[in-house]
Amino acid sequence: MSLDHILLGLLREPGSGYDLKKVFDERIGYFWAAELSQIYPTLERMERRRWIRGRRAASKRGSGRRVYAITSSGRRALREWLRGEPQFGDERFSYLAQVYFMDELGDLGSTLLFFRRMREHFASKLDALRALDRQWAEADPHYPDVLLPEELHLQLALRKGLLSLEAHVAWCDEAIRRLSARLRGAKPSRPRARRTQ
Amino acid sequence: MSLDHILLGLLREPGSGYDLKKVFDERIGYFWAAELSQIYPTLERMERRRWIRGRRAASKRGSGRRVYAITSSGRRALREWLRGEPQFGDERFSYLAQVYFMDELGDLGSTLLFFRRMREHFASKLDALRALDRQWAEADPHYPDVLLPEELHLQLALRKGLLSLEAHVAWCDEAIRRLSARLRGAKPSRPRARRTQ
DNA sequence: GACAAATATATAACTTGTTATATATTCACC
DNA sequence: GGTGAATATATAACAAGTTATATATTTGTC
Repeated sequence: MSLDHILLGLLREPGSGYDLKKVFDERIGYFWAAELSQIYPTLERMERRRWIRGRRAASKRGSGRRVYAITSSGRRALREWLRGEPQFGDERFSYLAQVYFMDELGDLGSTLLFFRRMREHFASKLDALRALDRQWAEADPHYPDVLLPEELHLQLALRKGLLSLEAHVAWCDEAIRRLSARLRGAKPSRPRARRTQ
Repeated sequence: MSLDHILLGLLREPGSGYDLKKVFDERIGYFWAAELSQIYPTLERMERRRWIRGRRAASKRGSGRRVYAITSSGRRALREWLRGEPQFGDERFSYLAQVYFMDELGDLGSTLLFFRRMREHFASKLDALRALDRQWAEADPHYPDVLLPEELHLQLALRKGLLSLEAHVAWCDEAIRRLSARLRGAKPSRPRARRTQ
């Protein structure tokens, strides 16, 4: 449902399906993914709705390269979406379901290993965002105090990634601490304890 | 891909499709959603794979109520999934895409309103998790210091929700502060001139 | 000019998930 | 015994997303 609108947003600067796929991977990949096989039919559908217009670009690149641009009707649709309610998809977290059921293994060592893997994953995504933040800081001496509206909105999105991933890493660290303590036997055995295995 | 395994986890206690839908809404809804129209065919598929076995329960409830339970083969599949890699779906955040493109509106007031709406949403989800936390604390005098493995894993999952939602609320608060300051005319025309709030 | 690699577009088959709807039974209540 | 709400299962039509594959062009390089 939102892919259409993301493509609209990106097509404020004209581009082909192939171009859009590259932008996705470079700039949108932090919070959205899309395959070419999904992008092409979506562009066709959007052209039928007159949200975008494509023309055969007789360029040197590609054979039947079609370059799309947003129409005024598409701009209207984009703005409606932006002014509408925040879209909270019911988020699905498989790794959290795994943690939830992991008592099945009856072995806290497995859980500890699992959290260590997760920590690595989240920390490396966090590093990527911090690098991005540094890049912007180097490119703009005023960053992040004074920002043009378009830079401000990019930065607000970036802050979400930073804060959210920091929380994820903190979650893993906390869990690793608790699980390690238990496994070291530092934690007392208590009333309703199950035998150690 | 993970729905199968979540159903396996839940079916450690037997239940019908209808029962499972209720458990989803009550206990899993914090990180996963599933419709009945998805659950029923999935259960059939899992039975064909011999991961679960269903028998017609000639109970007073429902007409052709089928109650499923996990098989030993299903338990094996569940454990493989739990011991496997953490499953990070490429997370899609529509609301973040909206923020990303919102400079299009050329109006920071709209962005401020948008963040206020988001804050309300995240804060109310956070409240729900905090209430859950309190419930557990009231039910168990040792909580959260001493936990049986199954309670521990539930609590680790809960902690993720708490930390993550706190970060989301903090993100909104930070953005609201910055946007309000700009709109109040604390014009950031000079470098490094951010005022208190 | 031959060839490999990169560029570019496209489609088929499949999986997953949503919305809407149909149908029948059981239970609580009057 | 009638009525409505809750229980229970099921399916069709659709929407969204993934994997695998086909194909043609352009570019670099030997």
